[in-house]
Amino acid sequence: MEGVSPSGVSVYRNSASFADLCRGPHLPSTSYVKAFKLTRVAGAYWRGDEKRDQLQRIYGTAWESKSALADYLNRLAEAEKRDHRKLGLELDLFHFPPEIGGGLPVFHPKGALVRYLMEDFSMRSHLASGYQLAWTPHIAKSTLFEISGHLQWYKEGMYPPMEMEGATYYPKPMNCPMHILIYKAHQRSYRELPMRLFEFGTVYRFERSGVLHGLARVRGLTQDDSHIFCQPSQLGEELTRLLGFVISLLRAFGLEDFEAELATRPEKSVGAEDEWEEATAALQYALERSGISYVLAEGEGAFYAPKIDVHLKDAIGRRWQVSTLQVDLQLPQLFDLEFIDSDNTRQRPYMVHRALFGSVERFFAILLEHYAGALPTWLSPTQVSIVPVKDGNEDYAADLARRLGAAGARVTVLGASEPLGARIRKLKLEKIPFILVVGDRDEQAQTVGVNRRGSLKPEMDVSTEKFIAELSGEISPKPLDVEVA
RNA sequence: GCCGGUGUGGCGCAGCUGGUAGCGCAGGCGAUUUGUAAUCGUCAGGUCGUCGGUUCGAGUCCGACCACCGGCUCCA
Repeated sequence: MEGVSPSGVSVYRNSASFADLCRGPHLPSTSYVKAFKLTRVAGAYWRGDEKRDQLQRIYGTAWESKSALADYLNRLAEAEKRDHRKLGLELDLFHFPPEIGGGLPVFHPKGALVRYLMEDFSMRSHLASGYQLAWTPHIAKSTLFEISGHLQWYKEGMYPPMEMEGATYYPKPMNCPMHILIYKAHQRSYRELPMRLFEFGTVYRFERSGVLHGLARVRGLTQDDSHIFCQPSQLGEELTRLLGFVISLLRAFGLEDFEAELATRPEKSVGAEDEWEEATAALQYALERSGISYVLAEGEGAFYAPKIDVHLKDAIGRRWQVSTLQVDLQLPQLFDLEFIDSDNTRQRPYMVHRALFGSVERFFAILLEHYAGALPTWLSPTQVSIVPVKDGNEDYAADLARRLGAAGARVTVLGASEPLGARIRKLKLEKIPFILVVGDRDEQAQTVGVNRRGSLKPEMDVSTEKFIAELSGEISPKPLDVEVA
């Protein structure tokens, strides 16, 4: 009786001729199920092992009352409305051309702008917080991934090789080996450490066809990737500071509810036991000092490093894994990294891999679902749309657009080719944060009618000056500036 | 990758047991000049995912491939 809880198994019988064992528990009688609905059918591997046969599994949901069932189905419908794949199409942000291939998105002007805004904020925050930029190519010779161990440990996750002039090239699945080469380009002094290299690095990973899922699971993704090289004595401090940076960045995007996971050594892994313990202890130290709630995930670490994964809860309570922090003691050895210490001896640096968005694409998807497409003003492709009541008000609208543009806002004007109600509707469906209606009355009094996204009633006769002043606080955030330790 | 399903103009869909494609929205043009969630008219747009097969004839049937959807497994 392996694989069962100590409290035992249950036996059930649903006809005279059929009995089976089950982990249970069971309802004493189906009369306890007042409302149910079958939802889907799918294959499932016997005992969760893909080497075994598949069984047909029928999924259903059961509730104590009809209204509880209806609530549940409503929540499902709500989640479907937030589906980033649907919103991406509706808001004209991105799509996946079959001609390019599965899991390889293209971003349309509006989506590319949102991406740019995310990356720009991140980039400025990193520059203000002690990071230096790096830039590296998308492919490398097999030599690099032989040294790094990727071809030994991670080959099944890599795109297949390309041959050229007698050499074999691979698209990179990670940026770390290339950042390491930048570190190695010079002899490094302890005075340079911690050295933090940052790059929006696009990597390619072979994902099996059945697992692709919109922007959340793709084959080409951009990591907000950094590799930090530090002295062993700096590790605890650096990780603590880093966790603070992670949380501040996620907060800047309006996300609040976090939980961390400390993932320890997996079975398939490299390195000495005491090194793993030391790295794991440093991560735990940082977690304790940051006061973030965390759980232990035994054996869930990467093959080369233990890690902290940060999860967040979105607006409707779903958990997403985003940031990851990994202490790596292997790659510094494999690449024979060193720095000259204060006593003029050669020492091995420690290395930290970290990504805060995780992948820009996936984080984009999370934001879309969290906000149901209504991105914060600073991330909205169009922040303000001005609607003149009739043609005669268009000059006033254009002038207002110029003034708002000068104040740094992204503004459009929608002229009077259609009735006002139709234009308002169109813009509301686009989830524009501010829709300004201007008519004769506004022209005379130098005012605007403000429709704030999410409020049902417009604010009429708002002074233009006042609106501009209010808006300028929302259109662009200040980059983070986490003090360098 | 595996199991099941889907694939018709930009989007959402219709197209009965095979007889050479329709609707709504979006789009173009024209009229309308509108004070807060759909003004009217008109026009254009599809080798029905791709390739192959069956048939006198395929959007409708069969096969392979591609992509997507729901799960499973995977996510270093």
